Amino acid sequence: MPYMKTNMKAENSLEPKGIPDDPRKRAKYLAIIEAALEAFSEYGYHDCPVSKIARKANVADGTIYLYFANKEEVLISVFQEKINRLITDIEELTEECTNSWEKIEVLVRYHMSSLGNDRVLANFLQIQLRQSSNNIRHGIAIPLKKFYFLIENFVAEGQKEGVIDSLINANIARKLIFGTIDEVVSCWVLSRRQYDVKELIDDVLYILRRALIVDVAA
Amino acid sequence: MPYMKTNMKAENSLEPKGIPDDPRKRAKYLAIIEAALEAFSEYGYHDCPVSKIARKANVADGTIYLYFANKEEVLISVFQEKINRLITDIEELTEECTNSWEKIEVLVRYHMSSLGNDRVLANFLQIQLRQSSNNIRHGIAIPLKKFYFLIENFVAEGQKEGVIDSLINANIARKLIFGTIDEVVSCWVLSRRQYDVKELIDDVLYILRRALIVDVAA
Amino acid sequence: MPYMKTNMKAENSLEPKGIPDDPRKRAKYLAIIEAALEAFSEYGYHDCPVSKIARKANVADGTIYLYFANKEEVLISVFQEKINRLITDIEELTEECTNSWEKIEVLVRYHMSSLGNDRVLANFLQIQLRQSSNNIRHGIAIPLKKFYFLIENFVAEGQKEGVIDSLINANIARKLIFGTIDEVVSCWVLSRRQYDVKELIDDVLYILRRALIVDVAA
Amino acid sequence: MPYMKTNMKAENSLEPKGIPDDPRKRAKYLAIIEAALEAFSEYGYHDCPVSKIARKANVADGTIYLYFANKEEVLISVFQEKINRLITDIEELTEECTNSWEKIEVLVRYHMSSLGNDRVLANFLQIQLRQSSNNIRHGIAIPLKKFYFLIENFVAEGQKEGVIDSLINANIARKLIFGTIDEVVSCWVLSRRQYDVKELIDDVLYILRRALIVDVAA
DNA sequence: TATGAATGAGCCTTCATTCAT
DNA sequence: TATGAATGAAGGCTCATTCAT
Repeated sequence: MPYMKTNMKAENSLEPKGIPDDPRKRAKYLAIIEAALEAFSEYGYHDCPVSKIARKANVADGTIYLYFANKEEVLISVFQEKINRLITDIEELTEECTNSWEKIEVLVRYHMSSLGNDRVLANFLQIQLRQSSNNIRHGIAIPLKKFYFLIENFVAEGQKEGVIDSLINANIARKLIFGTIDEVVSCWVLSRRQYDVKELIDDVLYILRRALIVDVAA
Repeated sequence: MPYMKTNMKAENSLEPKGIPDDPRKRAKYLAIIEAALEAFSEYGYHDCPVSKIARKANVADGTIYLYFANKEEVLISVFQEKINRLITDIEELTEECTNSWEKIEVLVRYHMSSLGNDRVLANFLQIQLRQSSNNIRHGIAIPLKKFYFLIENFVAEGQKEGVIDSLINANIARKLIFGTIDEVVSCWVLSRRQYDVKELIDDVLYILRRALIVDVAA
Repeated sequence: MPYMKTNMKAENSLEPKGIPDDPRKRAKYLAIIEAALEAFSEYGYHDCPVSKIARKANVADGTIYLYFANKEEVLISVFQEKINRLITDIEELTEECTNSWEKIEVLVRYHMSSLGNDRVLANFLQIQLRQSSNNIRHGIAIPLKKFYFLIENFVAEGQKEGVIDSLINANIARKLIFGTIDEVVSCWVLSRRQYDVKELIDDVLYILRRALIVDVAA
Repeated sequence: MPYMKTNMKAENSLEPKGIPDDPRKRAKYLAIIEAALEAFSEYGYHDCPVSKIARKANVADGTIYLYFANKEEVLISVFQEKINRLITDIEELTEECTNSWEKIEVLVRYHMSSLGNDRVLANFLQIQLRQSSNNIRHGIAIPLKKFYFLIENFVAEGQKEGVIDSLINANIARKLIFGTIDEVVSCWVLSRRQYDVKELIDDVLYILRRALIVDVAA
């Protein structure tokens, strides 16, 4: 009568199910992603039963497992979906920039606005995502690195262009940029005071400009 | 004192038990704190049963609850213990500084060295602590803010002294400093590559100096 | 709430799950009720782990919680199921009675026989049910009152009919009837001597008749 | 470090510790009894940690175990202490009665008044005491039977005296008397309405008189 | 493909009891 | 004799995951 199930972490999660090609499936896949985003933001990853996601996605609990190997993979997929969109958008927007500092400026503006306009997403990325096991951090690593490289490349390019101080360690610069935005947005998400992060963008850029640009006065 | 009923969340646990005065109790309290630090670092907060902490502390499971209201309070107490020590140390070290930038430098060096020398502590502060519910974040808030203010005050003082650019938003500067260190240390903790974060201190200070100091060239 | 995160008492358990409509579910619901009746009788409510009920019902421990919010609700539901059946039966049986005393007689006979024929049920109703917290007593109150009113109404009717002494306080009469049966059955259940309570029915009725009937001699 | 303790029911509880002779010990013994009475009434037997009793008695938890083998024995001892006092009082009071019905009347009046004046005691005897395991019921049996016999003897005597209907089964009569009082008092204790049970005494006696007395009219 | 009832391992927490002091 | 810190077994409950339908 029994299902002989166990709560062990699925070992077969090695094969992530990935984004379905069939458009009908893809729609449901995305519905689950969105539902999970909301649900994780609302309850927190660890306090969010899979059933909550299913309910928000209007599917049965079991359906989740047709699209994702396990709960962790759902979290990872939400992140991938969101971060990839962010990267793509930024890549697009920065194509027209004339120098690398401008690209960084666009990136900062876009990232902070995106999260500033979408508290649910911000909460997810800044807070819930961190509630992660090693597995999850591993699954997140690749797209996150893509985002890191994006920034780091802007810095390195800027240094070649002579816009950014070439004595700066580009990797540290990336951490400065990312870390600052991260901190600003996290504080905002966690704050009980209601304010608009977007109003902080200029202050952030002012200080980042000082930190990076060769001739700030210019 | 306390046992409360069945499995409901401890009701009277609202009053944290605090650090015992009796030195023998205090020793055990601290032993549990240290054990928890290790255990949380090793397994992650959510994947760390209280029994693991107890074993590491060489006490029975139930003993934990003589010193802490619940598992959350253990996490919070570990944080408080560690962050308070950090704040105290930094306050002491910065007393002798001649200007505020020096204080910031000391803070950055000390913080990065402390974590760089203690991967377990770093893992706890940078990673495990984030796996937090609202309750935990609330419990953490006060000492964390103390740390924030410490930094922010250094910046504000520096502005009065004319060492730090007074056009900078001091709060954003705090987030820049904290966010950068945070990111640098987090990346180090999570990295599989073995390297010494302390070697990054100068690069961090270089860029922070650029970001803050009025006359960087000087 | 969930294991709530930790073990906190279920929040949404405020709404009792009630008897399922789906016949397949209803069968399992009833199976659990019967298993619980047995298990509580055998071990006593407080010494009966939910797992014992599950085993007797041939379901997993967790399944219990698909049908009942918690252990208390299981106890309450067993009671409700049994007392309602008792009330329904008595209402049916007494429909044909010509006067109210007869109704009381039927009630006493039926109640004492029912329990006398079902030691497990008797043990549950007379002994285990009393091991109750305030919550449980509250959950039990409504159907119990229905049973009380049934008796009290018979008395009041009897007084109107002139069969029962109208100087009697009907409420006290109810307590006399109920209390007597209760005591007789409880003593029987707890007695190590083996005897048949049903043989005591006539003696009980003799004394109750004396207590209530206007013209006993008649 | 370890005490190698287990939660098993103490097997050595066979030797109840009994009432101490030494007056100083006796005072503490009684203090614990009174504290337990209160604590059990307040929290309910199963929800009353031994530590609550200790606190109310102004002794350490461990001290309880110098006077009682275990928590069950405390409950039993409270009962014994109280019921013995009740029996003694009633025996004394009834010595002067001229016939057995009068004795029953005294008993009913005294019992109902005692409990009616002491809600804590009533709650203990009527409610908490029932939350009992087999062990407890066993420990309670002997003094309880003494009380039963007291009543039953009054009835039997009354039958010999010709005051009480000799066709009545004296044992059933005892159950009627005890069961009725029990029910009346229990309902009162559990009722949220505030009323005085003592006002019900006459109604109870009226109906008991009807039930028992040969010539009620007289 | 989708469902959702069922599973059962696992964990936080309590508290009766012990015993070193 | 009294203390109360320490013990650790026990149990209610959750929820990720499975699979019969």
